[in-house]
Amino acid sequence: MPAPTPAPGETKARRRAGRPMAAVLGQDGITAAALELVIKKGYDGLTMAALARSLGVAPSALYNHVSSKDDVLKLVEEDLMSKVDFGGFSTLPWEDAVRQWAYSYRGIFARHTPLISVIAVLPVTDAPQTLAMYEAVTEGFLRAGFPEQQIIPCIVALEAYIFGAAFDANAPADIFDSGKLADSTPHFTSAVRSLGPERNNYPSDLAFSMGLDALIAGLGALRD
Amino acid sequence: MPAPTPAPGETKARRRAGRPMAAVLGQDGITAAALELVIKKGYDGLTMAALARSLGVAPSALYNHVSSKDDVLKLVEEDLMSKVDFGGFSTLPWEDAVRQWAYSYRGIFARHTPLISVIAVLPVTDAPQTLAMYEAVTEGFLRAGFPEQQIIPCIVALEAYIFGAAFDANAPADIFDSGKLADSTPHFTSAVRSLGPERNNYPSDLAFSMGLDALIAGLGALRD
DNA sequence: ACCAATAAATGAATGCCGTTCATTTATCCC
DNA sequence: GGGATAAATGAACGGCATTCATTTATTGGT
Repeated sequence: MPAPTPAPGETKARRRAGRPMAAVLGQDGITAAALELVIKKGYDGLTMAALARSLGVAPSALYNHVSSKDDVLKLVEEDLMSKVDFGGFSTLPWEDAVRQWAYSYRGIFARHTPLISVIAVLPVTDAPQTLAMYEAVTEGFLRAGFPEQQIIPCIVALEAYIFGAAFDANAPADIFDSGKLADSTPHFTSAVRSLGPERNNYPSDLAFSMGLDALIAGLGALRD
Repeated sequence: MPAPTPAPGETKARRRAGRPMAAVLGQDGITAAALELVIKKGYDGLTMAALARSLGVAPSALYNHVSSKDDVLKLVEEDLMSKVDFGGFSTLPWEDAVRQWAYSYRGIFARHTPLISVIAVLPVTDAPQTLAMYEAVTEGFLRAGFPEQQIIPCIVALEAYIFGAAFDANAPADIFDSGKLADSTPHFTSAVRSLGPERNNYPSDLAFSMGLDALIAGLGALRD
């Protein structure tokens, strides 16, 4: 990973002389195929072998366009980032723009949680879509009157919440079933039951909305 | 995974007649060895083979005590949960108790992010330590005057934030380096630079503190 | 028209992984 | 001491990401 990745966008370098065999597919094709594969079979089904097969190519051929499987995940991530809706930051009041952005962001990555561990730690350098999103969000915060130094921490806090909530959205409905230990956790068990007549309904969406409102209110107070 | 797991705590069942060979190590020993291995070599080093070797046993022997590697991860998770400090909920004002709990929780799991994808989706049934924590937190919320139905969503929201922040805490200092694309993201780049004279210092701790305060303030307003 | 250079594609091989299974080994009750 | 029980073993399996020497196709320069 600290290896000399050929800087996503080109594979090695273009020198001077003769041209190669026509590439079966470049990084765009690999990205599209990987995404399709993930949608159809999930992240367990995303193997280099399966990816190659869906492109009609031998697995080893992929390594002419991509330096590792992690590279493929980065490509998919960038593609997903371009689908996050941050348009509200140029048209809506700050609160509504944040809400719209956060819902879109969470909605997309809730179905791609295996990418979160990669994203959260991945430098944005040379990730144009991700950078475009950050630029738009930053502009929205500036326009709303946030001091410049507060903006990045605010975005980081919101993103942390969004990523965590994306995991949460995949929890099974019975995640809080205390089972045979219910007797030793009376208050918790009662609180869970109080959520509704149907037991075991997990309040992921309600919780997301509540926490997001709290964050928006709390962070919004930092404006000049 | 939906397989008939022998219900963590016993491996199969105890019948009537003769006793077995003395078990080299039970689940407690496996848990301890796994945790030690993770601390020393990281989660990449936690393989069934390495785990067995550190216990002086053949890999296949582990499967007499544990039904899969995922099972091992669950055991480690429970162990870590028991180390989360929720003591403040019986002694401190609600705000301070939440803060103490959140910092402890994040601090522990920041070094165990590979577990988060497991935890966030894992039923608490038969996870005594986890349940003990939830019970204490719930009691704290009740004592602070929260309506019963709000408590679980509040906890879920806080946990989402904590998990996301745990990922964040592992981000490299240069994660926001916009590199050669800096020109096309002027506001964002400027906001990043405004964080300090030393460029590339990632504000994970500051962001966590800010977001946590916002959440505490916003959720705290839900009390009766 | 050919040749040298270039890169893409191949197929075989590597090493690691989690997991299974028939078998052996040790322990205890009766 | 015999029979039941479960733990431990070692060999095997299939799948995985990745490497590498080799072949194939394409091109620009002469």
